[in-house]
Amino acid sequence: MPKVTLPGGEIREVASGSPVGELLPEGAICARVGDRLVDRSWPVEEDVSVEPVLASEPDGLHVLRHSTAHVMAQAVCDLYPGARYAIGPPIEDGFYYDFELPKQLTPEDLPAIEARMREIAAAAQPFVREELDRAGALGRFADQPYKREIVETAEADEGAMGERFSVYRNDGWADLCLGPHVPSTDRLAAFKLLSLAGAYWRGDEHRPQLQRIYGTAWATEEDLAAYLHRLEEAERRDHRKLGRQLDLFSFPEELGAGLLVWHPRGGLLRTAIEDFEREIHLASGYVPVFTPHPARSVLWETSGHLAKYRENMYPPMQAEEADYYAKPMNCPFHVLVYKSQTRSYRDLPMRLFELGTIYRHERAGVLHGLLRVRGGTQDDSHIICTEDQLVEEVLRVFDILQRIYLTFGFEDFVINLSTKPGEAIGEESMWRKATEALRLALDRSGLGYSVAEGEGAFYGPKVDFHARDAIGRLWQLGTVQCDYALPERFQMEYMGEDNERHRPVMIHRAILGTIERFTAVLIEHYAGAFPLWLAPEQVRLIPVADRHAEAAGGLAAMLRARGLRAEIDASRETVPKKIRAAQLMKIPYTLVVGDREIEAGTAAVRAREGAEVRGVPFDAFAEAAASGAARRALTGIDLASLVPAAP
RNA sequence: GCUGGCGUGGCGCAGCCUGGUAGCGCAAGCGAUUUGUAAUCGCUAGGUCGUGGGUUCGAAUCCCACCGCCAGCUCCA
Repeated sequence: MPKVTLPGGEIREVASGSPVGELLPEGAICARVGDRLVDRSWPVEEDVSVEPVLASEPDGLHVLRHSTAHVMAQAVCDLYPGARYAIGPPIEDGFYYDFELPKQLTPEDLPAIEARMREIAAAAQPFVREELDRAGALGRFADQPYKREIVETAEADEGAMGERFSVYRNDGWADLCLGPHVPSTDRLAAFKLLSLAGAYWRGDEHRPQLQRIYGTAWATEEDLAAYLHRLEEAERRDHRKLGRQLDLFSFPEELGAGLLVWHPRGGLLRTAIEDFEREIHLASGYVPVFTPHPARSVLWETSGHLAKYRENMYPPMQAEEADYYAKPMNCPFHVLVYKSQTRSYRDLPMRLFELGTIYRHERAGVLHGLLRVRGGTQDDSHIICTEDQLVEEVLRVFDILQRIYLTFGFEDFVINLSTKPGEAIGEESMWRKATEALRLALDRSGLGYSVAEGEGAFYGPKVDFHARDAIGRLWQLGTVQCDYALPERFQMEYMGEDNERHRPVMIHRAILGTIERFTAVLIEHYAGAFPLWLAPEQVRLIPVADRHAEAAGGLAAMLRARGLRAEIDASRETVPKKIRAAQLMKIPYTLVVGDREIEAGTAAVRAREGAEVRGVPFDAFAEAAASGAARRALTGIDLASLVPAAP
């Protein structure tokens, strides 16, 4: 009789072949045996340790969503005879299933599918696992070409299944699936279908495009409601919407897709970002360079861009019989700066910095507000150093990068080391050395990271930084790439201490990525309510009546003299209306100026978040605001502390 | 690039299905009000209905192409 070890350490003997579910609490939707998830019906045949898996824990949610995906596919097959179903995995926060259907679905079709799903759930159909051999599986899915293809292409050694294929059946509907699943459809709890999309079979754009239905599923209605609220919150933060509301930028159709103009308020925000970047780079040993936007084709031939990156480059323009390409990257230009004279080992490391504007002909479907544009400006740098200096330089990049992110209010990162991709230039030994240098620097920095195989740039491996925003989303920002290839291609050299010529190594790095993309991330992170130092308009002055306009203008001038961005709202509207306008523009501080304030030399200050504080001495406010902005503080002014205690 | 949806004054929307030459709110300008912490009242002006072609006596409305946007796929900062 097999012995089963339960979580408390209790050991139970059970009859061989009895279902593991008998040992689990009713609420467990499946079981964890060792490091494997199994159905409640899984037969115990040897000594094992078993833990229950609840719908509320990550593994359990995964199973729940997988089962919900099955039921959705079952519902679709019920409603659309002739449907062919492909794959339907759980994903973060939900699931999807891909179909080939006799009709094109529209969002109006989703409620009917959802209603059918609820009927199936209410019917409490048990999920029954069967195992078939290859021939049996092909027979079972005779009219399902996608399932047959999965069976036909499955390698004999795939998973632990060998030549066995598991099928889960509930009622008459069956799907090829490794499992596990919930024991019965009545375990499906809170779910909702969300959207439709096209998706290529097996992710290959040369294969048929299927109809994908996305849905979400949770252990409880409360969790589902919380998730839907999160979606709404994300929509509220949408930088495209806020960009219009706050009058930061626009994408005029006349410019072409992915090209934008920055409005004055966006320009002020961008200037605040760029001023900080210049300041911290110059203070950290970087030197500024400036380079043009187009260059002759020979440059791109040498760099390898025409061979490896052409599809992302704008077509060339002709002048004087030569082809000029708009630059998709800044690196070749920085190489030319380096090569403008013979370099000594004493010149290294050389850290060239540029807010460099690049043009990439991104495929039309990927453009997305500021997050993916065709013309953008990178905070780009190329560090040219000796091989010996490489690790130290990468560590210095990690340091400046963290200081910059913290200043902008990002504290939590996910880091990836991306290795050699399929399309690559340079020799294997270069790739190995470059990858090892990055790995060594990461290990020494103490930053946690994971490895993304094959995700590197065509000229070198890279470390990517993803920042977590205020509502937990991750955004890719910085990238640090280690490159032996371009120095080779451009025949870069330096004279060593030994009086011999040597080849330097190059680090490519951007910290914010592009200013456009980073601005989008900032907008979404702060929901448009920027900290004082970034706010396009930091202080708005509201005269109570016309007779106060002159005094308010004087105060605005005093604030500007301290470097603050202050505007006066002299419109002949009521105070509440002007307050509302200032709040909608998410201006950090609004000062109402009337008789009392002019008389006492104070201000009635309303912070963007929080109530008004009257009787703040104007000079104290100006001092605190100027200081907060200059320090690039992320927290607001403690207004109450500025008010003198009543005598 | 692919699949589907969408495009109406600066912004947000109605009208389109069931063709008969456009309407609402906000914003703007003007007037009255001189206002004390999220919308005072009234008046006025503003639209070749994304662009081009087609069907029709007649097109915002139906059809086609292109441009742009949106959701995904593929790609990626």
